[in-house]
Amino acid sequence: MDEASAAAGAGPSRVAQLPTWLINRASVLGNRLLREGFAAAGLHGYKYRLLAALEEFGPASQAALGRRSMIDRSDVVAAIDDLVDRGLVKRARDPRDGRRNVITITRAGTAKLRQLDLVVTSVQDELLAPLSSADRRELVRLLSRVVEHEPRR
Amino acid sequence: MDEASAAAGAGPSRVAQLPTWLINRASVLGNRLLREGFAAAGLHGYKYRLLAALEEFGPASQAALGRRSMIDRSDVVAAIDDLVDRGLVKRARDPRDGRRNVITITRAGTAKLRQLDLVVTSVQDELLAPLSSADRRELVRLLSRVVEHEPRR
DNA sequence: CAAATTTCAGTTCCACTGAGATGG
DNA sequence: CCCATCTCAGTGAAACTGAAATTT
Repeated sequence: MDEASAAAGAGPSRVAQLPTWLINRASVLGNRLLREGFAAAGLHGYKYRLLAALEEFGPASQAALGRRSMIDRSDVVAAIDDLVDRGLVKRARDPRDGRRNVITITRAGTAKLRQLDLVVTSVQDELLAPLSSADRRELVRLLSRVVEHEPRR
Repeated sequence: MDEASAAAGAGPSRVAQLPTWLINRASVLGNRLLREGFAAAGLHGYKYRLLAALEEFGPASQAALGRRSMIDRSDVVAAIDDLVDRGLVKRARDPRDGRRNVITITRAGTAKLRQLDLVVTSVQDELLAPLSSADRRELVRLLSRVVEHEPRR
């Protein structure tokens, strides 16, 4: 009985129904699926967000990129280094402002982005498999309101 | 305009509406609130879960505790060490199975747990502030289905 | 012998902090 | 002088891995 209830449940009932707990579990699940998917495509999560920001907003400084994709300034450096190595983006000094590196996505970069889009879409599908599309929309709506609220930031 | 749209939005639009992204953002927010709340009460997240599991299921071996509260066997050791130091739990060898340490929550432990319950409740409230109680129930319902599904585990 | 438990040491991943150097 | 940018080094939490020692 001990072991049965332990195996079935997901921790103390006090915790199992907690919004923060459920959100965190779902996040761990989603992150795992994304990491596996990205790894199979040979990249990591940060870099998808960087490529997506580059395609959507065009060439940008590393600082601007970091803000747009919500990645810490410090972490942008290494991620861009890697993307440059893979030929997915180019880094060039801004002639008009010597402080900036202007990052531009390459053709190979946009191609890679398309490939990753497929991965991302299929992960959403896998994670939300038990939900109808109406439920999925509702979930997105609720979570959007939560994260837009941003308690103390 | 560049900076305005960057400041307003939460990353590339392609990403901003993604369930995995929203879930992850909400998770980061919730974890931050919980960590701050627990820190103010002088504990950490693991230990709340351990105390809650102990109160709910009664005395248990460290391995069983770890399974019930979904904490890795290795991490249980240090967490219990700390709880013992604080007098919130007791550790004793199981007379019937020399491999096991039987962990029991103390009166001080249950008192601490009550205090932490308040913290946890207020964090839920803060995180979900923008949602009505019907919305909160709906969110819990949807997320429960997602985490129960457990794609590949 | 196999299996479970406790424990230690070390790794990985993510997010962040602090500080130095360069340039506007 | 002040500020933004880029970069590096390092910190901290959470989750996990591998292996040894003990006991069933």
